[in-house]
Amino acid sequence: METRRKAPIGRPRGFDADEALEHAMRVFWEQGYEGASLTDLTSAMGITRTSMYAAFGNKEELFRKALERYTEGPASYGARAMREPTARQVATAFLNGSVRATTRPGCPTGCLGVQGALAAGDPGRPARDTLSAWRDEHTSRLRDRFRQAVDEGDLPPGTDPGLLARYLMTVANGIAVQAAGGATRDDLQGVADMALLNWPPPE
Amino acid sequence: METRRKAPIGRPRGFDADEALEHAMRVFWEQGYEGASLTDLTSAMGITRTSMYAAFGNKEELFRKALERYTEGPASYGARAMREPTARQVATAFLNGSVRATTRPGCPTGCLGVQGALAAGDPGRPARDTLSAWRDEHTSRLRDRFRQAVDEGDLPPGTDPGLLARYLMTVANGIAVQAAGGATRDDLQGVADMALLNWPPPE
DNA sequence: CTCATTCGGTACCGATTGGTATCAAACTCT
DNA sequence: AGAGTTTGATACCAATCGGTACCGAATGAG
Repeated sequence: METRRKAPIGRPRGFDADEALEHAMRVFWEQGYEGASLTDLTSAMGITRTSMYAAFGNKEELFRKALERYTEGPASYGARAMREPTARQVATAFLNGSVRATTRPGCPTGCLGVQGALAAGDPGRPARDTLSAWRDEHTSRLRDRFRQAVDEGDLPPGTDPGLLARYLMTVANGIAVQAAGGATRDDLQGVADMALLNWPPPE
Repeated sequence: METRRKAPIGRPRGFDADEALEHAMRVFWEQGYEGASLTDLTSAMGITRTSMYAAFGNKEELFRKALERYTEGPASYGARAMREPTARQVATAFLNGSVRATTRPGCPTGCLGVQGALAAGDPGRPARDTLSAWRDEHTSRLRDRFRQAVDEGDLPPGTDPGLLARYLMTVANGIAVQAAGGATRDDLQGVADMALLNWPPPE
């Protein structure tokens, strides 16, 4: 059972695709989809246009792959928060994570999932819709998690899981906007703390 | 003292500048600064490039003037909220206003002050900074209003007016992002209501 | 009327946009 | 070694970007 292919045929690529994608992600994060030109992207990635098209398809696919990497990297706090034992801890971890991720030193401020493409002209429409779906998906996961918490008695019966999820996502989105505008981590942590003061008590 | 100039010398302009600015505002609102091309703008304004440059300077100045118009039009709820008699009413009017303004039928969803330019490349940097300053200015006004409320005993002593202001602005920004993603007015009203549950009681 | 002044339509500018054709270099397979 | 396959550098594409020169059209001043 020797199915391993150590070297695919043809000339091997002369760059690390993961590393290149990381750089592309940061450019999109900082400048947005429309604000990031292919010249910006490829020069940050350290490769030529040709290599980028061969490896990633086109600008739109590169953006989607950068978003995936973002989800598993800087935004991984989302998935992590979902595994907290109680609804309150989920909510706290989610907001605290969003504060930290949007104000991480050495990274662009704000959230790629928000400022990557919030409003756009025709060419940026697909990217905008991709991000909108991305936010909705994470909202749904929060809602499912809170629904489970209601079922488990961790939240009072009659609690609306969808409302809690949307509330948290709204605050996180606001935090992202604030961070993009230069708000500090301490400022935003105060906001996150305040946003959780009204969290429903456990059953 | 007859200083009125009914007709300035030269050929009179053949369009209504206010009306043209209104259309430009909506294009920026919907597509963002970088996503709105001069062709998009001038064709929506119903004038030629030449007329636009003569009347408004350039794209950047047009954007600033569109933002002014936005402030006095769709975003006028902000100034109105500030004149409510109590801090709680100010906060309620502010969030309710933001919900209505970001989901107004017949207008683009979301907020020009957020999605107009949240992240941008080099050419959009000035617009982005303009919007950031715009948000900061409104946050400061809220803070001043709450400081006054503390002085008047309308808020408990020791309350941090800056935190309350930033909290409200954060929620409003989040509402704008949600609206841009297609959230309905009812959804967002629920979020706004929930965000005010933890509002400090009057002294 | 003539002159000065302003407006606005056409036609254009250089620069940049996202995307490709071409072809030599670098590799695996037989 | 020779054939087949993939990468990547150069050089290019049409389209669009924001912005402007030019000049006739339309007005008030004299």
